[in-house]
Amino acid sequence: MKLLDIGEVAEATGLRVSALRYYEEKGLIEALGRKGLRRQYGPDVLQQLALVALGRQAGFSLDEIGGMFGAGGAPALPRAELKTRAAEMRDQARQLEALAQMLGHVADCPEPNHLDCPKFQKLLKLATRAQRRAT
Amino acid sequence: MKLLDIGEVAEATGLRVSALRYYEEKGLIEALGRKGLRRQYGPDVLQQLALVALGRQAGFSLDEIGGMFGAGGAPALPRAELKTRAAEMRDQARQLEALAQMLGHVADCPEPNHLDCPKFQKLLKLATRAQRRAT
DNA sequence: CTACGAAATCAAGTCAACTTGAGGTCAATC
DNA sequence: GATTGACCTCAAGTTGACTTGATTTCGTAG
Repeated sequence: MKLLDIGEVAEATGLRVSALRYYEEKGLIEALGRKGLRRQYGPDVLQQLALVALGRQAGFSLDEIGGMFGAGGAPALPRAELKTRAAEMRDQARQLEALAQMLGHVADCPEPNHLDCPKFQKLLKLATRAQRRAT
Repeated sequence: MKLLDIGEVAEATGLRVSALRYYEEKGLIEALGRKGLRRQYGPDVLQQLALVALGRQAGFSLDEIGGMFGAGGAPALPRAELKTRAAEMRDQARQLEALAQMLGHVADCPEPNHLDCPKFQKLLKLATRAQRRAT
């Protein structure tokens, strides 16, 4: 199994080495060991980091991501909690989709103030309804 | 037209008054005027703030939101840029959906380390593919 | 074996998005 | 007309997620 230097991991993921050390400090990833002082990472770390990136994109804090799937790989939250989270995320995805629609409309609509456009109003109302559901 | 004190706006939106003043400083909202020293907001501000909340939930910074639809109501970005943003947001929504699925799976899957589960692997691969498309 | 570059640690700095605190102002109520 | 409570400003503090800089330690190529 090929081990990776922190620099190689950085190269592969696009993250800075400082960020990787920070993630390790936070318990999101783990080095298999050291060669001298140097951290040696297993190849799995790349998947782990892909997961972290995904979580970040989805708007979660590092702590939250750690809770969902820690460095060990075992979820640190009870199943019920995970399900709730998953449902919330689906809602958030729908809201995002709605916002995308609104933005697309703003791009096309000639109305100077979008709040004056009935179509935009309708989209906003829909989206905020979803929002209440999510809260 | 009924005007609102900052406290009433806070009450209606769930935001703290300090946050509202901060938003105003950032140009996301605007008071119609003052009564003495007190800001007086028009009812439209509630919609404006709903929009901001939506944007925040979608992971945008306040500056970005201001760029999409500023306090005046006019988008501060060129149309093409807005379209690009909208497309990115749709991608992000899809990723979020994917992450939700993964999380849901983690909740059900007995595998202690989810990276060892083939189904999870597959979902992860799909999601990171989407991610590359988005970058 | 020496030199170089990549890594290491640790403290301190940065940025966004607010919050908190101190000290002052004003409108409405009693 | 005095008090109260909501509001004001301005400076400074906080949190999360990193980055930067100074200084030190290795592993490998020449």
